Order: sequence, then C-alpha cells, then structure tokens
Amino acid sequence: MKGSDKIIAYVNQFVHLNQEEELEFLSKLSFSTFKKGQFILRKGEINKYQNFILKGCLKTSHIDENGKERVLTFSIENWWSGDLYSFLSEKPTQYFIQALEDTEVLRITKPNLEMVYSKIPQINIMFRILLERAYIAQQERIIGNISESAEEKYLKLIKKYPAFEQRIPLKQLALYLGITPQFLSMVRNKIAHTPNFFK
Amino acid sequence: MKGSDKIIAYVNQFVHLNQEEELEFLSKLSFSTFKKGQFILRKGEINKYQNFILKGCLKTSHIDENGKERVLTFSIENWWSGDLYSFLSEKPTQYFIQALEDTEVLRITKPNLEMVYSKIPQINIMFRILLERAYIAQQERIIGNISESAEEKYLKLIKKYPAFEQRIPLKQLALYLGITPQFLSMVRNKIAHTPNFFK
DNA sequence: CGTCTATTTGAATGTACTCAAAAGCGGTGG
DNA sequence: CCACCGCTTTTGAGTACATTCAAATAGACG
Repeated sequence: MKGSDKIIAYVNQFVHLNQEEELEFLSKLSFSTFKKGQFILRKGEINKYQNFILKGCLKTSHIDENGKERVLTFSIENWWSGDLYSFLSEKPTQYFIQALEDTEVLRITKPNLEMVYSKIPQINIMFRILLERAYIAQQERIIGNISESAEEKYLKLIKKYPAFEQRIPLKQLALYLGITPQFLSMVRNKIAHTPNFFK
Repeated sequence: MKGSDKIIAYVNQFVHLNQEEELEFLSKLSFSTFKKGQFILRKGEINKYQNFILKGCLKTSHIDENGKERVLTFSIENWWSGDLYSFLSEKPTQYFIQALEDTEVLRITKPNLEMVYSKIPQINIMFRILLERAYIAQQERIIGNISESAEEKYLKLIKKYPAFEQRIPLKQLALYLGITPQFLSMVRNKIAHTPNFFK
C-alpha cells in the first residue's frame, strides 16, 4: 500500500473527505525517512513537523540535568509523532525524538496545517478528536503511574499495545515505565514462570 | 472583588475583550456554590459544566475497582475545573469532583460555550492556550512521576503550588502523589529536620 | 465535651534500586 | 563467514525506599 493510501485510509476512520479534499491534503504532506538511531528532533530545537508514521517506530523522550532518560511515548504505524507544544507555540522543545527502527513518515508543517484547516474543516475535526484522545490517554497514564506497581504497569502496557512487547527493546520499555531494565527483566521472568498470571 | 470582575481580569491575562464582548461572555455564565465535602460530579454522570473557581478548592479524583482513590488535580481560585473529556464528548465521566472547601464558581455549559466561541473568537484562543498548557503540564507530571522519588515529587509540588502545602490536607496530597499518608508524614518530618534541604 | 477523622510513630515486610558481573545478540571489518 | 566489539539482557547480593498493620495522638466539628 502506498503512503498516500495509508494516510487517507487513516483519515477516513475519523472523517470523510471527497477526492478533491484528499488531493488537497496530500499535496501539503512531504515524505521523509529516518535510519534506526537517527534523531528527528533534539532538545532546544523548534519542532516544525507533525509526523504521520507509515512504517517504523519513533521514541519521544526527556533527558534531565543528570542525564536520566525517560520515555514519554513510543509511536508506530498509523500514529502521529511530534512535540505538540513546540509545534503550536513555535518555542524550543524539551524533548528528543529518535528512530528506534528505520522509519518512513508523511509530515506536515504548521503553515501547511493551517492552510489545510481553513480549506478542509474535516481535518480540523480529526485533529480535535485526536487531541481529546491524547489528553484522556495522558490522564489514564497519570492515574496508572501513581496507582500501580511496576508489574501492573507492564502488564497493562503490553495489553494495551501488544506490538510493543516484541518490538521495543526491554531497556526502552523500562525507560517508559520508569523502572530499571534489571527490574523489568525480573518482572518478565516472574510473569513467565507464574502459571495463570493471565486472568 | 465581584465574581464577574475576577473572571474578566483573568480573561484579560490572555486576550483582550471589549465591553460588549465582556457582557456577552458574562451573560453565558452562571454562579454556583458548593459546601465542603459536596460532590460536583460523580463517576458515570455527564459533565455538563466547566467551572471557573472564584473561591475555594475542588479535587478531581479517580476511584478504581478496589476502591483505591487517586487525585488527578486540585483546582483553586482562578483555575478551571471539570472533566474536559466528558464535557466535550458528552459521554459519562470516569472521575469524581468534590469540594475540599466551601467553594464558589462561575460555570458554563457546552451549548453556551459554543455560542461564545462563535461570537467571541478571543475566547476560543484563550481556551486553546489553556488546553496547550494543561497538556504540557500533564506531560511534565508524567515525566516527574516516572523519574522522581516521593520526596522529590513532594518538594516539586509545593514549589510549583506553594498554597497547597498549607491548604490541602496531607492525606489528599498523598493521594495526588501516589504514596501513603504515613509515608508522606515521614517525608515531611525528614525535610523539616534536615538542615539546608533548600538548595 | 465527645465523636470522628486526620496525622504521627513504630515495627515488620515487600518492592524496586544500585553495583557488579556474566551471558546473549547484532553489526562490522577483515 | 567468522571473530570481535559494543550494547542489551540476565542474574545475584546487598541496600534503600515505600508499604502494611497497628496503635497512639492531635484536630475538627457538632
């Protein structure tokens, strides 16, 4: 499936576009590829794009004064990636975005997105829905982070996003959960050796 | 200061309204009061209002299957309170909102807000700015929750919102931080007896 | 004043971390 | 194609952080 078909199929999950609108939207997107390990965005830069992932996996993370890294999100096929705050406000980002796999994206700049908004109100609606969902997902994660043990958080994560278990290295998952890789390794082992841990 | 003056002063921090717009906006708000302990919203209900707090303090919390409560936010004077997701989608909320003090609010319904949006574009801009800020604050909290010890989280909280230390009961702060009240009591004691913990 | 809830204190336990080292795996160059 | 290097994952011992359970004390409210 071509990239343009993929994103149109994605958009159609939320709103309906006629052919003219589809072409208008596609004309504002550009295609980019990133090698595994490559940085798409670094702290201090202004995030000029929202990236729709056609193939691959991106990690958005934060690194504090002591060099401690924490993962805010992993983004895979059919997700958007990009620091929304920096994108909207045109201020420097606090985050790094890095490819965990060879990755292909369709990306849009702020001026182009604004042009699309004015010509295709449906796209506005789609992004409003996406923002609502992102907001509520964040709230759920906050509740989870302050309620659950590492084991519960891990089980919930791989239940919500089954692809992550196979696809994302243990170390990176630990950075997302806020635990040490050593401890996550123990947790996995315990789960694997506990009969009927699925219930 | 009257409630109407307070919210106008608040709005003026973000955007400028002329006198006609001010009156239009105010005409869409209604005044309500809540007694300490009273619930403004319960899980399963649809959140019909966004509440601007003139006086008092509201707590938004989540209670899981086991009855375990966790606090998502505390809201005091000059903050908005209300489950945005339920408000926008008109679906049942997952949260409880309860008054921690006798509280006075100015509130707006979704139809009235939409009317205001269409007549006063500035209000649209204001809420967009507020949503951006809420989103970024949530991201920072997620990073903090997975990076920091209980002591760090507590110190950061009272540094960011100094009023909370005096005003919000220890037990409620513990429900926000995701630790037991007993442990927070120990943390406070340790801080109080550690010379130069401010640095 | 009495009752109810919030806060403090302490002991025992469990969860997760640090440090250290070994084993596994993937990519690169010869 | 294999050997090596660097990074990830596993394993283990000792420690620190945070919880549970229990009980005493302090505060708030009618």
